[in-house]
Amino acid sequence: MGNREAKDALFDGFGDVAKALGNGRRAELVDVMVQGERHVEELADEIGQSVANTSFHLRALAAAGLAVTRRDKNRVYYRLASERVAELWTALRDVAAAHHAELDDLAAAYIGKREQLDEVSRSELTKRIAVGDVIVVDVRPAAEFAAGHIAGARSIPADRFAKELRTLPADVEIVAYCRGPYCVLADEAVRLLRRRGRTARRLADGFPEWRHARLPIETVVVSGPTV
Amino acid sequence: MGNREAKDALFDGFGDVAKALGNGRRAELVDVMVQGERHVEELADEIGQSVANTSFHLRALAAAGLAVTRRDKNRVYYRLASERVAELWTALRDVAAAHHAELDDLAAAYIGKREQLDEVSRSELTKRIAVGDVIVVDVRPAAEFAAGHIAGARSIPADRFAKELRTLPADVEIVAYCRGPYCVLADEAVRLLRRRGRTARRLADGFPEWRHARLPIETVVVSGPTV
DNA sequence: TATCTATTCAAAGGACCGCTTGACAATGCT
DNA sequence: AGCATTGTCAAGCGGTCCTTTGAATAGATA
Repeated sequence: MGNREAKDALFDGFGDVAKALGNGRRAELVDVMVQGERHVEELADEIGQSVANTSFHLRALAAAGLAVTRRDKNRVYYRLASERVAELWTALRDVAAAHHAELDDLAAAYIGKREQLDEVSRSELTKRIAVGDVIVVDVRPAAEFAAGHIAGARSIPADRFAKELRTLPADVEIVAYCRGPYCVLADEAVRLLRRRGRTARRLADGFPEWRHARLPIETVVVSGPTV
Repeated sequence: MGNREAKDALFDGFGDVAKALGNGRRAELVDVMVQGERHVEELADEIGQSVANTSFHLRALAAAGLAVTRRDKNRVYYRLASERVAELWTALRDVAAAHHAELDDLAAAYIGKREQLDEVSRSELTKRIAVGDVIVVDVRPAAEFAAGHIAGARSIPADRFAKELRTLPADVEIVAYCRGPYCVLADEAVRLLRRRGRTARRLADGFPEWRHARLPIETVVVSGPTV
């Protein structure tokens, strides 16, 4: 014990876990799974890769202990192994944003320009919800809304947002949110609303941060006969 | 904006930062640098690699934004870019320990068997220091002790421990600590002390955890003419 | 300036990674 | 039982990573 070889092997073990996050596609998968479990085909669609390749990457995450699976009917659902994996992902994301020089440019290229004025902080939103003069809209896919959302939020998934936008009252400010600071769904919703003359802003971060701050959330429970 | 290509590039950026930690030797380097800055030759010795290879890995860490350099005379010192990098490393280490199946075996092979009874928690040690019936010994290299140590601790680096052990009073319990839960220096010191009939335990984790918990620390300040 | 020291760079090989394709396995449905 | 759906596996390729070796560079010292 205490020898070089054993120490190298141990730290190779730590390295293996980091390596599991060391690929853009796997990073995207983790970022989606932070929202809750999803099956392989959905995840493949989410990261724009073939099912085979997505399955390959998911197995890599599972082998490193970062993800676990569950089978239901003939679908396989993957989710993060624990809340701590989500925290690891957040820590990595934040360190990368703080210290990796190129990341600002890459983020700007993906997200577009964000004005400070267009954002609502968690604390401000909490107050506004208490007052009741705001409508909170969750623009993530329905499955993610069901797995957990800001208490009182209404679900309008991004892909149907343009159609259902008119069902929102016109005289109240709307706050849209999605997966987190690197998710563009809420930005697009806000842009769309403003083009229609509505007052709208985006929550500065997303649902995982809200949950992590232990602010009020709701979950949709499916009951009755399983179809 | 919001297109596939830009999103892939952004997440590749996150992946690059994870990849920087995704190698056993670089993981070891980070683990050492958590204790404070060190120059290349020291780090090479610490991880048992050639200077050239160590320099290569350090540049990789620097390129990812995880480490920064400082030149003094003709030595180059590397240190972590910020406290948050240390937190990222801790998060990775803990997730790996919690979820990666093989890691327990690898850790046991390196560290040897640790009994619960041989460990002192931070809170217990704080109380014992207040009472004053314990001697705290820092067995890390002198440079790391100088960069920061538990307030009131005495420095006896592991490589001179066997010799200087006799200078410790015989009738007081001794608590040894080092770099963290995966550092074996304190274990070896405790084993040595017990073989000589002393009462000794190890702190359950190490100096970084102590500092992170904002418990009292001291730093050695070098003053006077620089030699 | 010449010399020494500490670090970095460049090249090269062998190993590993990531994506695609096509086949295979497991389960559900009729 | 037979077919459809979903996910996994295997082979292969092009590219990247890790280590070694030896040379080049930057700064310190004489």
